[in-house]
Amino acid sequence: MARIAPLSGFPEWLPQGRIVEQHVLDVLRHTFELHGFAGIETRAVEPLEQLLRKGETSKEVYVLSRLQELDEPGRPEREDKQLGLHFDLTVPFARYVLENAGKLSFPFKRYQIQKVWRGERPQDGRFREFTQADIDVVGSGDLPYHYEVEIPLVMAEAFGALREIGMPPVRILVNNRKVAEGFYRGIGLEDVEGVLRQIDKLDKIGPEKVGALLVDECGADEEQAKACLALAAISGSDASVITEVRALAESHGAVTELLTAGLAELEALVVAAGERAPGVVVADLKIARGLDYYTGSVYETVLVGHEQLGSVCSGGRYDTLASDGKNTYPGVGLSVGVSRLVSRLLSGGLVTATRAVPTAVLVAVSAEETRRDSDAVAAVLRARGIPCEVAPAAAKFGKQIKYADRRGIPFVWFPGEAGHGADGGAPGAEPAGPAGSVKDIRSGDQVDADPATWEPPAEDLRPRVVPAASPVR
RNA sequence: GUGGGUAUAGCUCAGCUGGUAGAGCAUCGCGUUGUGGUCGCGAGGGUCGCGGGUUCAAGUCCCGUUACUCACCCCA
Repeated sequence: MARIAPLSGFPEWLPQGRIVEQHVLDVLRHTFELHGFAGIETRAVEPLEQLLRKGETSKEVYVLSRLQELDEPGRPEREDKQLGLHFDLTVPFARYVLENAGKLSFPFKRYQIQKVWRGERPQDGRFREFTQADIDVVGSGDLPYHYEVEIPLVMAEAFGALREIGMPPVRILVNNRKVAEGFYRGIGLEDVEGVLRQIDKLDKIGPEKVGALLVDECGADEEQAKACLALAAISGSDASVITEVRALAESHGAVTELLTAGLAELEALVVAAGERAPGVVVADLKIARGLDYYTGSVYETVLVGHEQLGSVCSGGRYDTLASDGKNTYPGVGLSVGVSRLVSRLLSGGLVTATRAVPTAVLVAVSAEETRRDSDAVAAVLRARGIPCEVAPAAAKFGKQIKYADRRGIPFVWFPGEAGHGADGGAPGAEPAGPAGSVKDIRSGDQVDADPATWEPPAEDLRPRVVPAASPVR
């Protein structure tokens, strides 16, 4: 079939979209580095058994094999020899920490921006190949709680820096596994995982159906189901949330040691966030997170007005992910779904780039015999850091201008045309240099200029990422 | 993996109860012979996703298949 069809779930942006993505990546990296996170990159593959430690997600792993191996039918498929593409950056990072523990200094703060792969059904904002940007802090043996406060605040800062390009505000929703687990056990429910999974569906199917599911699937009675729903209904951005939860637990006689410990942590987070990033971090007791390795704070981040898109940045505290049996390296991290975020910024018409190419100046070519004059002008401009290109053909100037216009290139340079500027210098005043004239094709203004001294306005030097004029919906 | 919808030009889509494949936008050319955008005229571009079946005749009806898409599962 000669027809080329896009592969669903493997997003590719046009040049203009890539400029937006690149800007988002630059802002994230810059913010991470401002906070002292060191960048690393891990290999794209891990042994299958490493990846499967995460549990249920195992079915989503893409396994790697060589064509040649398919021709060896008798070959037993040994799981410990098989390689899979990583489906997140947390598991490879845990492996990396164990492998390099002797060479790292703890607490170790790293950021990691890479593609990951998941074999799921793609949907709007859900991909099979996508970019994640992670920050994590791991300690050796223990990890102070204050990092669970710091991590979301770093992200809040990064998202704050993206507001100026037209990204909507975010809400970082926080919960604490100890609170949830302590409460559920306190009221007599043992299937903590199951309850969390049902609670996670609240936004989609509503409290009635979740209540029914708790009874049917998790062995809860009516009273217990009601208590779980009551807990999940609590949210807020100040310490009153803690009081509320404690009161609810007391009324059900469900105050456990675990619950008390979790509440203390959640309170510290909410209070600190209220001071350092007011309005961004919200305690929300229905945030569950499916992954089973979280042990403390859990986070989810939604774009305000785009809640249906799902979380664009999630993570939490884990205590046993990286352990070699002797030493354990607890950590806390957050992961930005860059592809999901960027796809919405682009498809929602929220953000755009001022042009599709880096080029600020198109140097026109009068005739193929004089192309070298145009090349010379371009070389002088480039030496001064002005991105430029030379016209592809010595076509009529109208056509060359059109070439620039299509790509959003703001300036066209006409070599050796000094004196022809529409509103250029005084009549008869010949410029000294090799010169020419440069036209701003947006306004039509054309002036005589010398490539050794002329420069475009700062805002035209490179493509800028800006709020789009007309958001879709 | 489960269930629904869709598939016609580069893009967005028409095409009725079967009868020789269409529009708008985009592209290219000319008017305007070296300074674009407007306007006018014109041109190119399609094995109607793929395979089979029914029929004198299938873009249209039937079956299969693939891809896309939405929901579920799960998740960034």
